[in-house]
Amino acid sequence: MEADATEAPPAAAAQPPPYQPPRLLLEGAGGSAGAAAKACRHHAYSRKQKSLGLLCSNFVALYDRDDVDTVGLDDAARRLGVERRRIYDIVNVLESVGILVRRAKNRYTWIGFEGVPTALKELKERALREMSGLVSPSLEEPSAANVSDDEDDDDRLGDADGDADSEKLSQSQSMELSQSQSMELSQSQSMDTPSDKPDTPRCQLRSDHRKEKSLGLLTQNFVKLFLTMELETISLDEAARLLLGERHAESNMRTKVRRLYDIANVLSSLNLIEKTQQVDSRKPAFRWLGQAKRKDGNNVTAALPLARKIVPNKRAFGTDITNINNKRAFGTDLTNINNKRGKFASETENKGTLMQGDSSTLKNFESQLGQGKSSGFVYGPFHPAGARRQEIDDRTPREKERKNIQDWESLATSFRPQYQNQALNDLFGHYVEAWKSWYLDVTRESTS
DNA sequence: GATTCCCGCCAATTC
DNA sequence: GAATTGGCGGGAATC
Repeated sequence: MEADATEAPPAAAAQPPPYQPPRLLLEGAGGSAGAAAKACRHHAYSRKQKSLGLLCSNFVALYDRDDVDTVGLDDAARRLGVERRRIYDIVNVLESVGILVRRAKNRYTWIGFEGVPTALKELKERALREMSGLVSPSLEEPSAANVSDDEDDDDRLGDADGDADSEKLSQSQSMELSQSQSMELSQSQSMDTPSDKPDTPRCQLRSDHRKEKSLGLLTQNFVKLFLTMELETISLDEAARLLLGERHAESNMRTKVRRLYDIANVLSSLNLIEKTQQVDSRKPAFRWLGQAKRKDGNNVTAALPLARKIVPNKRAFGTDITNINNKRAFGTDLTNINNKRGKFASETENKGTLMQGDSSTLKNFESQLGQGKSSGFVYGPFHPAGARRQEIDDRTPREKERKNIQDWESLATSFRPQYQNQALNDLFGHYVEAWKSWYLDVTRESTS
């Protein structure tokens, strides 16, 4: 059932499930928030009351109920008292982590938090395949825009309410969307570069270009950084740099960071990440939590720098400009980073630690992604696509295993993608190495 | 002064 | 042609 569109809060109608206006979060601006928001504009205006994160919490509070299947954008905007534009920001992010699926113009299917693990798992697997070059982006399916192909199924939507199969359908559609979107990371590592597929029609190119910059895709790529690189924390500057590639204008960078702020606020209100501070500088960063859930009560995450240690000699990426030799650095062009205030280099040194080799962290990831339990087989951290098939044949003779390893190596060599982004190129090398050792471990285990 | 991020313009896309 | 979608960056609130 579609969440009722009646004017929200105050004892509106006695019918549908009593919507508790943003219990929580809007002090003072509750009720018909639209008017309130305007009224507040000059007066006791607090941007915290209008933050995307808060809005997202309210959005979730509003729709995360058993009896909600579809979400109308207008309805959401009205009930939350914000402009439609803001709702787009929210749903784009929610959709890319599997909480929503777009069904038609103005209409989304609410999947809820149970959609998140699947979405993350898909994202991770997808990302690993992309990194390996084993999947050719060009083979990738249509485009996000095609979700609306379903639109003539609107009627079916009605039937689908409460129907488990269609629920699954939406989820799988969501996954397809995620996949096609995320493919574009490798397709155009520099997300500001329009695709240059020669045969692509012009309008398609424009469309691709637009999609490459979409908030949804950016969200997925941001999440992929955590999922595939085992980053524990990352600052938004660093993320932007990794996602943009090294050739970027300062203005692109600023824009990207602005978007990342938007995304981070939403993800943080979903508890997927939390804001924290890098230990030695006060620079804010985000830590991956990976357990999406509704945030209760206050949405302010204490930026507690947990007992995280930044272990020297662990691989750090990207940001270290002056001390790059000592680490396996991503983003080798960092020497050119030209922060307008010239402070960047020192402030970001040693940040964004890769928790490489930390098996407990890896296991965490796997269990969070639901990979550890289901088959009884615990994937290694860099589970290559197609490896599952090999696992099934796991009772192979040692020689065959050795051959397989060589195959992987040669495959990796021959398929090494030509990333424009040096950072990703380096990252790829990291994966290849990790695969080798992972595969060795797996084959060793299976024969012992 | 630097960082964060809301806001709304306006172009692209879809209907 | 209208409506929807969403990229983008100005600039104000906050740190």
